[in-house]
Amino acid sequence: MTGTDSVAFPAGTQTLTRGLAVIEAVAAGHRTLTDIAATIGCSRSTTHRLASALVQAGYLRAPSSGGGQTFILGPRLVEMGFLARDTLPVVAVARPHLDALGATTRDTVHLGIREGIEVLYLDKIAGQRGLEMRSRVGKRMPIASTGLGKALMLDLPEAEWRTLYDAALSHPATPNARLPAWPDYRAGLRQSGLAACAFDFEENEPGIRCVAAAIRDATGTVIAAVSVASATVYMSETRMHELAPAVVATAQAISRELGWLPRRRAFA
Amino acid sequence: MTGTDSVAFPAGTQTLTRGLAVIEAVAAGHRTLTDIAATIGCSRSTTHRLASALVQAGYLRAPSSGGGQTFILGPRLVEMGFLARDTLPVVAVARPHLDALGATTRDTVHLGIREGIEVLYLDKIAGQRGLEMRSRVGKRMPIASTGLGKALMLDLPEAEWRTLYDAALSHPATPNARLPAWPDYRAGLRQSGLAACAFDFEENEPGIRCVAAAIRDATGTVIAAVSVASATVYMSETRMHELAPAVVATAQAISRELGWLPRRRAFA
DNA sequence: CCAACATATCCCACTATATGAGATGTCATT
DNA sequence: AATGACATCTCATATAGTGGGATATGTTGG
Repeated sequence: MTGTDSVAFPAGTQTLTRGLAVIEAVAAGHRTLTDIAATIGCSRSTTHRLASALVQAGYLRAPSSGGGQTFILGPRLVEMGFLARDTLPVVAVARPHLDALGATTRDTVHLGIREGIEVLYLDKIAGQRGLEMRSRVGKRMPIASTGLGKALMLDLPEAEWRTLYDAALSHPATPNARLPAWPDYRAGLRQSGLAACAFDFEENEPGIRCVAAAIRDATGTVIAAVSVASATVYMSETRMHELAPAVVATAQAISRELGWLPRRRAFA
Repeated sequence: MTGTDSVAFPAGTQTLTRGLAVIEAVAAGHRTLTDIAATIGCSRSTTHRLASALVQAGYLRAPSSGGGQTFILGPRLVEMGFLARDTLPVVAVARPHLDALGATTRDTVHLGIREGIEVLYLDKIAGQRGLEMRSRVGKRMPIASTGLGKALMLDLPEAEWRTLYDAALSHPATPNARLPAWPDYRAGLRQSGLAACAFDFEENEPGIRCVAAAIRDATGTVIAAVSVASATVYMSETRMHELAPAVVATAQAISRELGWLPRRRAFA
């Protein structure tokens, strides 16, 4: 349910699919061959062959040639991952705007996109207040419990809100999520929709508040979101409201560069 | 030529290998199906099937559902790549030391490992001098023309030096590399070996100088390198020599945390 | 507005490819 | 030295992947 589903693969890709499963097994912390084999449900021979191919290609790495063989994610994944990040259209366009927002606010700035029921962090400008957030680029969090995610939800039908709200409550990454009761949560989201700006009052991480706004592409679809986050000390409710226009402006500037035209909506 | 070789793959992985080839084709900038098919040498049908599977798995992304289909690297690669980076043993251990070195020197600090004839950047602490280097995490450069690379070469037999030197001269990433003539280059490297510290005088990038030292693991093998880099203005030859001890000390501190014992050498 | 094209997507019979059971090799532990 | 746990290799079998071609979809030019 976490996203590891794998049922509906186009036929004729078993080997590729299994190979990717090996990568994900290793990513999930399964180091040894036997362990990986058990995870992906293949014989040791098969798993060994796949893993070897992946090592050969640099997607996995098998340190300590002698002794107990263990696998870790390989260097080519680093290459591809960073390249992928910098190639995603939003990221390149957004970067300078995020930098600017970070410089103005001195707080941590995030960029994220929706991935199913989660938000994936794509960029992070570290704040200058000497406190580090747990967020990392490449990490996923439940949509409904982060400011970034809420900004991504605003355009969705309310039925989906409920799904995502429930998903956040039972999400492994946030076992002790403190979301408001559903009616209150929905009310908050509706109000955010009017302001085009979502707030997060320590719902995802205690002590951390944030202000977020959605980014749209040429078709008007919400494709990403920006947020400014900081410790509660630096984030009084008044400051959050003061910050809102700047965050929205940043989001709109990025949207405009992506071809979005303000005041126009897509009717597809 | 660039490293796209693919001859010696363990049999029984054609599909996986081809799938990875699709990823690399996209990474190389081939967006359209036909283009990718031509690059990896498969029929359109086959390529389409592989690409679809990769999209499904999140390794590729196919924006603009209508119109000319194009592929870009997908979000799961971002996840895996950043995870891979943070999982590689050296990186986690080195990070605090790199931060410290960056804070002391105010210059750009790099961490890299060897990948064949190239060095792969794994971490970068941006300098505080307001100038940005072209280096990026996940990027590769020829070993012989970077300070980082030279530090990785010190332990290798001199025969290999020549290979790497030649490789750097004909490397696509550095078309106008200004390496010293071979005897001078070798002499420089020999001297670096004695000092356990490599210098780079604008050989890789004009206007950029750097000081680098090697990191060893428990077996005494060189597995990575650190470097401090800056514009020539901030990097007089005297400053480079003054910096050397700090860089070497950082490298040794990291090595020690990896189990390396100073003064001992491996005889394997 | 329709014709002509380019490009993606789907289908299916054929066989090359991937499969897993085991046999062998390698290293730690007693 | 003997055991066991695990990685690695081998090989006959059939299943999974292949590419030719037919269809669908969107794009260009007249």
